[in-house]
Amino acid sequence: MNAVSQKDIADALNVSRVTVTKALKDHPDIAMETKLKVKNLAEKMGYIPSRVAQSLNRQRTNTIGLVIPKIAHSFFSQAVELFYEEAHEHGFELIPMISFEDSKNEEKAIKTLLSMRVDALIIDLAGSSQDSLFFEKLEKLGIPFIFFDRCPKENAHSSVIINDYLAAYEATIVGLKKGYKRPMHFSGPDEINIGAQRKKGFLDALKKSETKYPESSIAESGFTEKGGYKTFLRITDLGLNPDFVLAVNDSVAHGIYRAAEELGISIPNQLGVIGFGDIETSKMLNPALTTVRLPLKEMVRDTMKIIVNKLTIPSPKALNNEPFTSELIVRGSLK
Amino acid sequence: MNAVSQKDIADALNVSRVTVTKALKDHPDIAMETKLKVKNLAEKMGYIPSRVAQSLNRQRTNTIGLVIPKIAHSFFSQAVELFYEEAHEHGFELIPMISFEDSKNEEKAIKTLLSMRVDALIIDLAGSSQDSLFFEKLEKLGIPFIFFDRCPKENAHSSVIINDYLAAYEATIVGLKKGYKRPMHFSGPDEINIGAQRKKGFLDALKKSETKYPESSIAESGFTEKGGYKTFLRITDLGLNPDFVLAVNDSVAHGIYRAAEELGISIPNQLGVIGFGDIETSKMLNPALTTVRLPLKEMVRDTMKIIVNKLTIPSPKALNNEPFTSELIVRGSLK
DNA sequence: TTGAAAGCGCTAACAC
DNA sequence: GTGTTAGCGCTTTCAA
Repeated sequence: MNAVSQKDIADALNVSRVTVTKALKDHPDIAMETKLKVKNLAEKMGYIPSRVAQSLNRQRTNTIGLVIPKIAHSFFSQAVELFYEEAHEHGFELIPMISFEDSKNEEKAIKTLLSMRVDALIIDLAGSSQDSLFFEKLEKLGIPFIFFDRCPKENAHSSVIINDYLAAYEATIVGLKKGYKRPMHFSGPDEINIGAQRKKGFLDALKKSETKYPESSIAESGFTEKGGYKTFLRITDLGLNPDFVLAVNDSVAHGIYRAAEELGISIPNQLGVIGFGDIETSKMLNPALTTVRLPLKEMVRDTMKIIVNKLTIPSPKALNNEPFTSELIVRGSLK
Repeated sequence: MNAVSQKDIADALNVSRVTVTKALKDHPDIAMETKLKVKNLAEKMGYIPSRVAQSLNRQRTNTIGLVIPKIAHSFFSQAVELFYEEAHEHGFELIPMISFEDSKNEEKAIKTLLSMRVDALIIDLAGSSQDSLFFEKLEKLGIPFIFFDRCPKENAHSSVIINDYLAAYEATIVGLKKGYKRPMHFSGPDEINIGAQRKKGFLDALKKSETKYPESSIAESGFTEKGGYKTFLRITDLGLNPDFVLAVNDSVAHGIYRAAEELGISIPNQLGVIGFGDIETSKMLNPALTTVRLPLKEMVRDTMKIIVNKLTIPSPKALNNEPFTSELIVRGSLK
């Protein structure tokens, strides 16, 4: 591509490169006339400063890496868009990577971002993530990073999440109050917070309400529509017959809808469903899905604020790391 | 962040940096023993090669820039995901930028990508794009770039698009054959291909079928749901009463659904609707939306193939630049 | 007011 | 087998 460099401008003008650098950034050293000459020629020659050279020199790329499980999914794509805007707001470029819910991809993506020397990392954990050792190592590297939405179960790092335990607990109570008697939870992997916490909230709600429940009230479904669909068929095959399912997220709930339709089970009368995430399609389901909505915008803004703080203040005092509060959006999927 | 560099390894081992570089990439020069020592220490010290230094040296970043109008939209988010996978397939990293349908953002994003020295650019044009001069300049810069999905109306650059004219023509004919008598088109901006071509296809179909139509059979709606909604209300206010609308895309069609519902107009009996794009939510509308589906995967694959060709072959012969063929998915939105 | 020198991390070419 | 030199494009420090 052979881009024009400061050297080209300097040569053409018979000045040194240093003069050019300085002129371009309005250094007080340089004479007005020189500045103008330099700037005009730069414009004319189509000079575009090289961020790679700048980065090498400044030891800083002004870039933030984001690792996210999916993009083609309304929750995540909204998050990416918000992070993109928010990063720009703070003068950073965002470099998003996709793990496709796979921890191997996740590690590779993080390594790539590190090799690109991003100034900081935001991580929304893949469903298959287990190796918290990896994040210990990351911590030691000294690069600022923060978990968003999903983090390791035992998490000592900074993170911006919701109170998944409480949200699951309350959603379950709401379901039980509707009179459903055979509750189940379709859960995510135990190793990450939303898997572990939502499950715990569900189980505690059963205890609290003294609902008898078999050990089999939990079925691990993963995070996908397909997972929800298959899991529902599987438990039906096993002779289980829940009349209420708390799904670990909306995608799983969508899968449950599909299975229920095939099996001729009617929602909400024979089966109540609650999800997490309030994705775009949830309100379009028939009946519309009851779901826990996250304050996405606020969470993104906070995440970025914490990161930028870490980057600009030498030893930032930890910002408020309280989990965010979610909201149950009640729709037609409950009787 | 103070990453460990080859120098650190060299110093610790009392060898020169060159030895380290060579050892790390299995250069035949270096003794087996040295290689092992170097590699082990590199591993132990957590060495991660700096792509920024490599890029500066090699004058190549192994990176492809993508500029896309939106991310939080199923068509675009799918495209991004596919581009991401496909780029990796070819050994490149993808750096996506969002224009938010605004040509100013678009130019800024392209400039940022150029300053990052991406090896090539893929551009899905913003709705407000007009200045084809900008792309002339880009051409002169010598950086390989290609349009995807949307390109300037008068396009002399390489591009991967569908035959929008024909698709719009045929979709309109299908609508008219259903017996609708008062067709309208909600169009995109004239300056970009899908705006101009879809409109032309629609108008030619009217001519061909000898449907009388007023000048007012075209209303420019832009590309958003809101645009479709407002435009439908506006033309209704103007006393227009179409019984068929070809929308420039599915989002606009969604807006028409919303307006129709508010106005008590029933789809498909009082109003037939066809969109473009087959986004995720289109099949969930009630009734489901008839729409033109693009062969997204194939288009992405082709785009990447062309780009990679330009990058690897000195003077690549132009690959087949035929527009792709789309497919009309007929659903309940036609009577 | 301008410029020379040095270095960011890595590598290719060319000695030794 | 190993090391020296030079340079990618830019910036900071210090000297002229």
